[in-house]
Amino acid sequence: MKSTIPEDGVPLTKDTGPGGAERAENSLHGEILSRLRDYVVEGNIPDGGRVPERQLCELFGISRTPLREALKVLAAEGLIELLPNRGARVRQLSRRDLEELFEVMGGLESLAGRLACENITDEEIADIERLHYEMYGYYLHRDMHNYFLVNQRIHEKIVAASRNETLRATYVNFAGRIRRVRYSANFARKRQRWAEAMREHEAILDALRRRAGSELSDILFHHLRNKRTAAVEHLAETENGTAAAPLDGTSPPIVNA
Amino acid sequence: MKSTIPEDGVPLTKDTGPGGAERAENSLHGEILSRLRDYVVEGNIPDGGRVPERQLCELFGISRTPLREALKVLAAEGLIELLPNRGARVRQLSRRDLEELFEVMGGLESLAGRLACENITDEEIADIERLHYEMYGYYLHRDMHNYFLVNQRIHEKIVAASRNETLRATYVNFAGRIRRVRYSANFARKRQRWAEAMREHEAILDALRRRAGSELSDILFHHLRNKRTAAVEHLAETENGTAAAPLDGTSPPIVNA
DNA sequence: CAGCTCGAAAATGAATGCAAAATTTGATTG
DNA sequence: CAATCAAATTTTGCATTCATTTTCGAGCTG
Repeated sequence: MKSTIPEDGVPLTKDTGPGGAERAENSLHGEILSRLRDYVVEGNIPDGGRVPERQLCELFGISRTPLREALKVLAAEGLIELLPNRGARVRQLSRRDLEELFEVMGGLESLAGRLACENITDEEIADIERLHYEMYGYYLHRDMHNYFLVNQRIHEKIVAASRNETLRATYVNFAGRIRRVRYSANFARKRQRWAEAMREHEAILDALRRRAGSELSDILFHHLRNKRTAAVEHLAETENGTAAAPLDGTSPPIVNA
Repeated sequence: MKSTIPEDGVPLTKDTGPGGAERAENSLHGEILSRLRDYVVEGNIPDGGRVPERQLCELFGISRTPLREALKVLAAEGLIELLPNRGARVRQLSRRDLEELFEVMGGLESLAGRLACENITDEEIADIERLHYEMYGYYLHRDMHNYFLVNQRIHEKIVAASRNETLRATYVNFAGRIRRVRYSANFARKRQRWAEAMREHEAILDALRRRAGSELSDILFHHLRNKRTAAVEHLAETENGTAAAPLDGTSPPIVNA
């Protein structure tokens, strides 16, 4: 009578999970999804540009079906937009979108910091300390590129120390959406803001050492809020000059104005 | 020379946004996605059960293509799992999954509370106050069902007051994942925990009135953490008794053990 | 010559078809 | 009679096909 037991399958796709950033490199669909996501995140298509179905099919050597499945998923992730009967476009992040994304990132990092204080090991703190001083070196040498990379790694380490895969996957998803903007915003960072960011990182490390969860939570929230301000200001400047992106979500990109 | 402007489309699918819970009731795909999501969230398929492609196609009166697209999206949202060559299953939430989800919900609500303090109007606070006292009435009458509903609405109001659509959409997504568990956990609430929850809600309202962002953030985090504990305890009890859900993600559901 | 309409070409959205994998069923054997 | 194995059936994954819709351009008109 074992027919009463309907299913007995053990989940084989133990992907990175629910947040949306799964690495299912098996099953062609997952492969295509990852590749297409990278393709978009890395900026191969301009902001607001069409996502050329046919060309991508040829590029990946597949038919339209799996590609379209991936498109739906990327749309759900917020990376692209689907216009009914008019195809997919790379999502234009309005100023407000950016503000919202940085706020959510702030909330996630804030949470990660709080949880990390409950779970982080001394070794992990030592790890982050090393990265911190490495980053400080890049700060002194005005090496923006490496500063950016180490900065990212520090934040990722804190997220990892939260011991929450769901949180981590969600964080990765949101980080992907603002990646380009965040990078260029960092590049455009004013001296003053850069120094301020370094001080904030000192405070982060300090609170982490003391496992001061609530405090670290606050610091990280304000740290991201400051990043938000810097990024949005940067965006406003560049678009005033070169008209790269629209201010709101409604107006189309102005090419020559 | 307007041919130099490549695209002029205004996004028509102004869905609720990037978090994953879009309401694109237009464009058949969105329709199917919403319907299928509701179908799963409302528990029409048992935990860990197969998602019958063919039957659902008949139910919705469509072919497999749009259904499969919706399945990929739901998998990305974390509602179902896709097993290579073995179809889709309703995602089994392990104890750890639940803990993680409640923690992330706590982070999101914590953030929402902080932002709400910056943006909420007096009218909205008055609104929430009314709901609060309504809920208190249900508490006194031991009316768990209505208590639950009003409770949800209060939390949604706070999220709405954060003025962050991205956050709201993400919140809705996560709320959908734990909906069933959350509900039953509330039902099983011990008297003591229920009283504690009421006190926490008093504190929430108080901090909101004073627009004390950091404080409200802390309260909401701990409020959700307590919910988490209650829910997980409840899960442990029910599964010990009736073996409804597995403790971890690896073991299959035991129907008769 | 600007603006409009109409029609062809292309792209999108969904259905169907087909090969491979998995599940079920039935027969066989120790 | 239980366990095993192999053929048949179902299911899955992807490619292909078909019906609409959109887009682009030529021709017409005022």
